[in-house]
Amino acid sequence: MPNQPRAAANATQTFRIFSNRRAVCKRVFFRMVTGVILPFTGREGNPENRSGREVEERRMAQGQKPTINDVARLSGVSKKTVSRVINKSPLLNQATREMVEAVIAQLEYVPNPQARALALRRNFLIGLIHDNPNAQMVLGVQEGILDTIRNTEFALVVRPVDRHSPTMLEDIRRFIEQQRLYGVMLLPPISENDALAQLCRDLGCTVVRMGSARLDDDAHLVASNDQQAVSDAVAWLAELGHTRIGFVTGPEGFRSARERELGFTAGLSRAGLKPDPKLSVRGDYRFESGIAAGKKLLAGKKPPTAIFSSNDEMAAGVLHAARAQGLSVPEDVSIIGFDDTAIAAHIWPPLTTVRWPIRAMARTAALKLTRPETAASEPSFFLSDLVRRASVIECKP
Amino acid sequence: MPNQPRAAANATQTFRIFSNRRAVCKRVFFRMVTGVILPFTGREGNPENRSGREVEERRMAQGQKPTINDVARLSGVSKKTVSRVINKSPLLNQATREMVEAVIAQLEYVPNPQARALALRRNFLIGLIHDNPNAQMVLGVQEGILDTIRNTEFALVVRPVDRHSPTMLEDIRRFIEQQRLYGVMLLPPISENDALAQLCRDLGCTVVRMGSARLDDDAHLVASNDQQAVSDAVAWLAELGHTRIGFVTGPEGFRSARERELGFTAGLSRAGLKPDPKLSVRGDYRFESGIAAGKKLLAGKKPPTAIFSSNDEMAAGVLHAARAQGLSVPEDVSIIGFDDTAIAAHIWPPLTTVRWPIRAMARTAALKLTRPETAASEPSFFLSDLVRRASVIECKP
DNA sequence: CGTCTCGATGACACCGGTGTCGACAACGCG
DNA sequence: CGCGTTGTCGACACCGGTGTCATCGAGACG
Repeated sequence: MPNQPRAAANATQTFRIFSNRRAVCKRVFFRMVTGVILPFTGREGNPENRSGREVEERRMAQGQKPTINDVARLSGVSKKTVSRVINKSPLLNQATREMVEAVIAQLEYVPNPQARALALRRNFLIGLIHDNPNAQMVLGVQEGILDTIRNTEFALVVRPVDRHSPTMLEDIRRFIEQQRLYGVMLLPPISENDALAQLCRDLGCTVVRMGSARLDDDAHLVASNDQQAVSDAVAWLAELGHTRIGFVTGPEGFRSARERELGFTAGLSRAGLKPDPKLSVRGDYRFESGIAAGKKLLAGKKPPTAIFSSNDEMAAGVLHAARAQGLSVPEDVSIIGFDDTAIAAHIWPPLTTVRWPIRAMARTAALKLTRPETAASEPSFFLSDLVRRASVIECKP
Repeated sequence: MPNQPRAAANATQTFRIFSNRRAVCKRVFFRMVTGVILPFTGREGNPENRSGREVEERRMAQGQKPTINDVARLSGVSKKTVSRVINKSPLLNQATREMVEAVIAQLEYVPNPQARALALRRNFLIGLIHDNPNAQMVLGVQEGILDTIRNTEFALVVRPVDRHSPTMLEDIRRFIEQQRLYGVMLLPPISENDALAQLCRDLGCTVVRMGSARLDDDAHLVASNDQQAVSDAVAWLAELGHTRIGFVTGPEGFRSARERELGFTAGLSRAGLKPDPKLSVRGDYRFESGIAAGKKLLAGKKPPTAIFSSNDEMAAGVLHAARAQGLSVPEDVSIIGFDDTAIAAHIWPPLTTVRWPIRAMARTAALKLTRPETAASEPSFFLSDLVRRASVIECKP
């Protein structure tokens, strides 16, 4: 026995016997433009586009947003067709598309992300997974991502994790599964964790890693060219006359630390200098290790006249060590850091450092995640800037 | 004419004529425990709870997660009943509840947040809206929120905004509407924006504001007691013998700045000192304004022996100014900051400062947002710690 | 022992989109 | 003119939960 929908279908068909589609479109369109949408207002409006507002206000008053059904009804098409318009399906008449788009604009209709998420079994959430690198950087990344996804249906959900926790992978798996993330962005240092990246991909989301070096899955990498940046900085020190240049490395096992080491060596050889193992001390990216490294480097008989530290915190530590030994900076020893964190600008003397273009990198990364067709399908490399501040001067022999 | 579901219903009824509910429960429960779930395995298992694993593995292999229908089928109840279990509905038999819970545990079933979001017209997303206070704080808040919502169905979505943008309110409205946020958390300084808080409430989400003072909607406030903290710090300076204490305020119009001023005055009077308007200079929370303020304060004939700065950045500025005038810190002038940002620990000398218990505050705030019944229904106040570092010493007359 | 109430549960529609598949019109072709 | 083909579009079921209301058995009660 035919139920209600079928009857409606019959009605539609009957209707269409007497009018071709084009005419239908035009008529609906005309009603819209002149603002007389009878089923809703029930009275005439003057020839402004006011009725759209009225409809809209009526909904607003009820705290309701227009749904796909409203658009379909007003356009005189099925909701599937509206769906096609939203998703820019190619197999759809141009006139129909334009008409529906006009209705959408008039109603200020926005698709419900939750319903789409349910139907598509995929959410429009970008996950930012990180393990506490410096706060400045995390915030910069968040802002960069927002730059890209603002005014889209995407949202950014963050998930700080602890990379030393044995359950980290499991936690992240549950998180991604539950929220049905669309894509995830990995920040250093956990961006170097291949198992994690693979897990995310297995869970069906695209992955973009921010890092400082070439990794296996190149297409989804956004990296700074640390090596080049450090090399340039060292070459600059050499130009200033420094020949004994100390180096504080990052912790072993960190790709970024390795890249900076390579850059340091490259910079030295560009300047015709040979690396001196006694002038290289390992640090762990923390303030205290910077103090220790500085003490060790500056204790020798022929201390370096400049010290490159693999991050700002350690550079601040080196500064402390220098001062503790009665040396003044930059007169006795020049110091360069890396990252341009807030510390760099606020210590005395202000620290020369290398700045990652974090926000721009995050913008690109978000683009790769959300609109892979518009972003380059190869790794993106960004060159860092050398921020020259008072902590470096010419070498006085 | 009866359709398929109705036939199924009849079958169920027939079945129940011959067995009372309790028995059904027991039987299903037994099958579960012994691990023989015939409809799925089709063969016996040894008396371990292995079959659950098998079922689970089968689903995993297909990349599918159990749905409410699976739970319902395995439990022999309707999905509505499962729904009641999930939502801890009170009108539901205890035995049934336990049985369903056992099945849920066995399947490791997790409700689909998107489907719930659609049905409830409300998402389980907590929005963190902030306008660039210091990065350390934002990150601390994010971690605190995560502490609370980890292992729940909630997720944290962040939204940095620009409070100077004319479209800020509109942007935030669209954001909340589109994502159907469950609740939002507002950080200073925009947590002081009453219009914004009202907008969020109008949009149907609960609001928790973090701040430094009592506001209008007290129940949803998490605040630090800046006034008390500053007062204590000043009293301590007085105990150390300082009588001429300088003050660098925050910018006008900021509640936090006002609170710190009040605390300063209170601290002075506790120590029997009178505020001296010449020892108070207005700053804007930025490094440069700290330099200017320091210069001004220290230029007089009788400069203060201690300076309280309303945040760390400005304190670092004061430090610069002191050094520029040939004064040493803390020998000539003691300095106290506020916030305990990364700068405080890494400048020389390490800065005595007041630390907000940010992470704990954020934990509480998230609790108020997500489980209002367990959190206190009144404003929560947190007392800040004074972190004593080398930048303060006794006053040498 | 019939009736009424009440606790516990299920059938069904619904939230707002999407995929599938079939219907229909216009068109080209033998 | 009958036929298949192509371009558009709609009916329907479905995603995985929730609200509403009806239903059923059991105990209270007259």
